[in-house]
Amino acid sequence: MEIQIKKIAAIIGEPIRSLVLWTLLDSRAYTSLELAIVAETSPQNMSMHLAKLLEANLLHVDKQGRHRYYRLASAEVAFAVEAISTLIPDIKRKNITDNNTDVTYCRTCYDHLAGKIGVLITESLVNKNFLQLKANNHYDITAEGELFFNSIDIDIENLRQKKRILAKTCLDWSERKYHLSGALGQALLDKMLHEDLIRKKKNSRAIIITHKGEIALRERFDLKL
Amino acid sequence: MEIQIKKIAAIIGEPIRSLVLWTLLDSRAYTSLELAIVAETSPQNMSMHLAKLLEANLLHVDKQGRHRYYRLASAEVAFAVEAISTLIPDIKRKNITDNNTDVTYCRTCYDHLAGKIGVLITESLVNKNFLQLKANNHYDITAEGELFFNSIDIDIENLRQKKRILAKTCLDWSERKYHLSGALGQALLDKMLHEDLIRKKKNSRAIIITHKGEIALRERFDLKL
DNA sequence: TTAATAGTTCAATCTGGAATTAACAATGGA
DNA sequence: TCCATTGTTAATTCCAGATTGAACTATTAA
Repeated sequence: MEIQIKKIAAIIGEPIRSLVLWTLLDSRAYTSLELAIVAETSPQNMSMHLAKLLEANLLHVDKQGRHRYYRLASAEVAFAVEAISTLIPDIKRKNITDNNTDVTYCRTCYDHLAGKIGVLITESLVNKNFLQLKANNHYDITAEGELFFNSIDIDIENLRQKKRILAKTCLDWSERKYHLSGALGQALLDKMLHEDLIRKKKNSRAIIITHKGEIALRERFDLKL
Repeated sequence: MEIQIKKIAAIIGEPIRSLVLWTLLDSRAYTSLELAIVAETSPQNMSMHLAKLLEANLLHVDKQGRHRYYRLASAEVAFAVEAISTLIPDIKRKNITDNNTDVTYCRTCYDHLAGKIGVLITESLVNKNFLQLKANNHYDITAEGELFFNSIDIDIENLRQKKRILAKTCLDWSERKYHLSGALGQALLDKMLHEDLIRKKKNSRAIIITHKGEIALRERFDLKL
């Protein structure tokens, strides 16, 4: 066990590799070259680092033609990176002072919505009895819920076909409450991005809520911001 | 921000330092020499590593005579180390197979009880209306609760005098539910150790429930194991 | 078929930071 | 007082692991 923790820590601890993990935290998949540019190093070097991250099962890679898209291997990895980021000096103070644009307010976690907004939306879905929290930290989608999601063009039946868990809780490090993850969490984020209710900020996991988004959040989830 | 994450990751990532953090996770304070022995390195070298951990605000040190007692600086640090430990290969499988003795079942988190037992006790306290979950993830101690804690020799009024937050939630990485932390969480752990209801395993955060403990858990918290 | 792009692999080098050596400060007991 | 113990600091050495350079494969487009 001690040897294991040393190994994993050493893998995460290398500056370039930690930056890669940090970069991938926005749920996007990046190519090797893109990551090399972000980390300001050579493609060969990045390739070596990515190989180590893959070997430690921290990353997952999709081959598509001559491209290879790297992304985090699991929510646990995202969780660990988030936890490490809370140790950055001054981050707490920052989070308190500049609200509404920072990552504690509205951000992505892995591939779904997190932060205050993510938690509020999830709570709203539960309050409206669209979701029910079950054992094992899974959510059941109620009959009403299925109607609701279909009404905003998220096909639950289609999501059920996927291998991935449909809806489960994910702990939020800033709010310390649950937010929605799983296939439904991802679908909801995709939908909101696609409808331009929210926009991803470049090189950050922070998310901006558009004016259109404010209205939709009020109408659909009773959230007034 | 990117530079910051690299720095913190590099501090945590060094094998000896990660082992120190891992060791301190059992909430005990260790001296420099003890840590050097655990990590199988020289006192000078350990001293250098401890200085770096201190400088990064990951550790806290108490001077007592010629001894210096090192412990984790905050629950955030414990949380990050726990999160990293979930990335160790096979840990999930292990946790499932050898139950009742491993750290997911019963362990300490920083300075209070965690794992399945920690969560169950907390839920029991809430169900019996001894604790009430409030906003900001704090617990209120009810009048009945105060009587209960006093009856098992935990002086709530005394705990109130302390600067520390009395009772708040702490997220459990294995159970993914809340358990009790804060001054009350610490007092409860101390009390249970002192009464020999539970015992700390050496070099581990795992905790053993004694026979006496089983009986007390059933009587006080309606927990049958 | 050729050229360009994306990405990896392997050997050779280089270097930051850990480990070592030595000296020193502070506490407490005899 | 002396000396053993705990612990730090400062200077030097050393090495694991990152970086670099060159050669290679695979895919796409012209």
